[in-house]
Amino acid sequence: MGRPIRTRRQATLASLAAELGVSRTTVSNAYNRPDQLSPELRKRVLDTARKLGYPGPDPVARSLRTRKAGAIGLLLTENLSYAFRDPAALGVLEGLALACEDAGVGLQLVPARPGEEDVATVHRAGVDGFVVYSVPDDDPHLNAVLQRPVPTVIIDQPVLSGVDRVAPDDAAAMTTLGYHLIELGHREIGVLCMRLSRDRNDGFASRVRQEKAHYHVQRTRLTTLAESFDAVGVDWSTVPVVERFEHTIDEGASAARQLLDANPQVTAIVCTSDILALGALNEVQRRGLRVPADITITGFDGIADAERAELTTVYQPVREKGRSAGKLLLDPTRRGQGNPMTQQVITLETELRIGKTSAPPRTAEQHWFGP
Amino acid sequence: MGRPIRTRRQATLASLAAELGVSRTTVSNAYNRPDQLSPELRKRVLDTARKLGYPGPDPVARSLRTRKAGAIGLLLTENLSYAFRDPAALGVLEGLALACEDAGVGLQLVPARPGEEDVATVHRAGVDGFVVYSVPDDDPHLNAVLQRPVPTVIIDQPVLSGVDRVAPDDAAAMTTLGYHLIELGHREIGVLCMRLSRDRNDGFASRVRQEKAHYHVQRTRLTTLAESFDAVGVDWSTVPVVERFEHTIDEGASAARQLLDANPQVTAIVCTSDILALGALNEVQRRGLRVPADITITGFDGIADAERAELTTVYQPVREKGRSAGKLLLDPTRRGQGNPMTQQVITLETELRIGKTSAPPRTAEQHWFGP
DNA sequence: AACATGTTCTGAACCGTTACGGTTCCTAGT
DNA sequence: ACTAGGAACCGTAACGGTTCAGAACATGTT
Repeated sequence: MGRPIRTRRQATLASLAAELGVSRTTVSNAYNRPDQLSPELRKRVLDTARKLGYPGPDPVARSLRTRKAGAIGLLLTENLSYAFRDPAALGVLEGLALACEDAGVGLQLVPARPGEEDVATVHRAGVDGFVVYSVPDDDPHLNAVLQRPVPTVIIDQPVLSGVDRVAPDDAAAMTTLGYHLIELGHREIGVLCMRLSRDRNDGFASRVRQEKAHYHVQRTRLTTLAESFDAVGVDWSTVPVVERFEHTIDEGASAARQLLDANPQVTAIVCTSDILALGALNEVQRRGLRVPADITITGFDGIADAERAELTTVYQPVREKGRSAGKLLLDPTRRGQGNPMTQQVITLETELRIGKTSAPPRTAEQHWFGP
Repeated sequence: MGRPIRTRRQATLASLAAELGVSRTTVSNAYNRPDQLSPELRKRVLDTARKLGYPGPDPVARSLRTRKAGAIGLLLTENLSYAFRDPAALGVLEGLALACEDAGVGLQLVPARPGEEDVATVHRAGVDGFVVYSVPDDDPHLNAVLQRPVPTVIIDQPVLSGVDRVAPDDAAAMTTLGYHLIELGHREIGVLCMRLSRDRNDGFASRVRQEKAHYHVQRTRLTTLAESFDAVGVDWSTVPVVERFEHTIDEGASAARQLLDANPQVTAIVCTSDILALGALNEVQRRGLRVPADITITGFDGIADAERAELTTVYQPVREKGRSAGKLLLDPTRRGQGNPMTQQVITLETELRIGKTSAPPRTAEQHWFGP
């Protein structure tokens, strides 16, 4: 298993051809089209290659010529710790990796730190396409990706015309969830949401901030929820929305604390993610409140931990999001697309999962809308 | 945010230079060495580039010329579902991604299915180096990686002379764990281990199979444990070792069932991973046995779920494994290494964590070795 | 014997860029 | 007036392959 001795100068396809006294074409064919030369010659080529320590055609040179890198890039404007710790992100990653595996294509994680304005890493990535996951619509890395002459698929956000996209119908899902709460009788609610923009704001988010959010998913969930409650006479301006920059259970707990300290009257806390909801659950229990008897808590995503906690939440098929995005990007019948004429948007089904964390408010008479 | 209209033929650096009436070098400099040309000219170049829809230097062509791909590859001969579900593997991945992020280098997941004999994906990956994680010593993909003229770092296994490696001292760790059990008084033990070779064997593993295992880590853990127990007079040939191909909690449970059905006398089950141990815990509880009163169970890895279960286990710093490997591979002072003279092996510390799943056997008198 | 049909191998163009080693021009110093 | 030195720019030669249109030769057909 010893690796070949590194020679002073690496052998190339050309030097191998010279050594053998054949053309470069023939050597190339020996590797790529065995049927184009006699088995004897092919064996001789391969044997000599081994002798000379020629490792086979250089992948980069090949990529240049064939205009195929054999890999796609994933742009994820987040610290990696997020990508690998958040179950929803992980699901997307897994699905995407699966699609790549099926296609025999590499998946390159492109480094792009949140604060980083240097987009050179995007320009330098030798990939045949990009999947962009959950970035704000004003991110410079996103712009750099769109500049590249390769197909791109966006997962979740942002929504851009002319760019393929895979996403659940957040609006419909949130409407369903909102009406679940409305039917239960909740009128005094509070909301915990994830980061709305690249600038940090750990605290209450004004209605203007909500509507100007650069994270499309958060914006949609909030505005949709607002519409549902507006429709039953709740003035959304009075609904407290607490924002957190970091997306962790502890931050969810602290957000819940901030919310309840200022608004002890709320009968339900709607969270735009399960992680935040799990944190809220912790904080609420710490305060000695019972769920759902004293307070209702809902999440979003349908991660495994949420199921374990029997959280009322909206399930979305995260693995399928990644997989669909990968398949769409790698679909051989669609290569080289990217203009508005052929834009494709895949909408995934979500499902309201009513767990044991939602119930009518303590003192409310029920409001029924059904037949 | 609209993307540029795709022209019939992509503009290149050369065509841009021609349009501007400057040399290609100048255009290249405009992008890569702004100090090499006047700001006015540079602006003119960049403006014209925008006008022509030139997306900047092609990454692949650049890589060919500079002999830098700007990415490293990760070879992981496993189904991706494993990589993303096993917390230990995930930790490694996270640490590695972190190191890449720090270096501004991409991380490419190279598709390499377990059964797949086609190693073309390895040959086609345009990367500056490889990290190999946990592959058997006879894997064809590994061989393909070693053929490539780029530096390689192996995490955990296999152990190859001349190839850099990052790994915990499995032998020392297992010895410590073994003596912990011996001191508690256990003499009738059973073992659950992960896959020993690429051929599937869900069941008991003979001593020969253990010693011939192609997965070095498993082999080391088993043989080390064997030595410890041999030293106190336990004939290892009588110790049942149950192997599982898939590494899941459920498989751990089924392995434990198989072990206990055939060997109800064992007082301790040593598992070579926490996942297996958690499965064993489930099975043992299903049988109505109490842990640790009736039976002792130990794991290996120190994953979060193990801590939650208060499992007696060996903690190893998985994130650090990935990080160290990345740093070692990307260390600019060591580029282009790979011969035996400079081989580097980084050994990481492990720690025996005694939880609440290990205790003296029911009927045993204690055997103390300490002072 | 003439011709079609394969098989096997070759020559040259091309992929898009950057490294290298200049040349040219301008300014400041003497 | 002459020159040293730096700034700005350029021409050429790689980088290491793949591809396509044939050439050369052997084989089968009529």
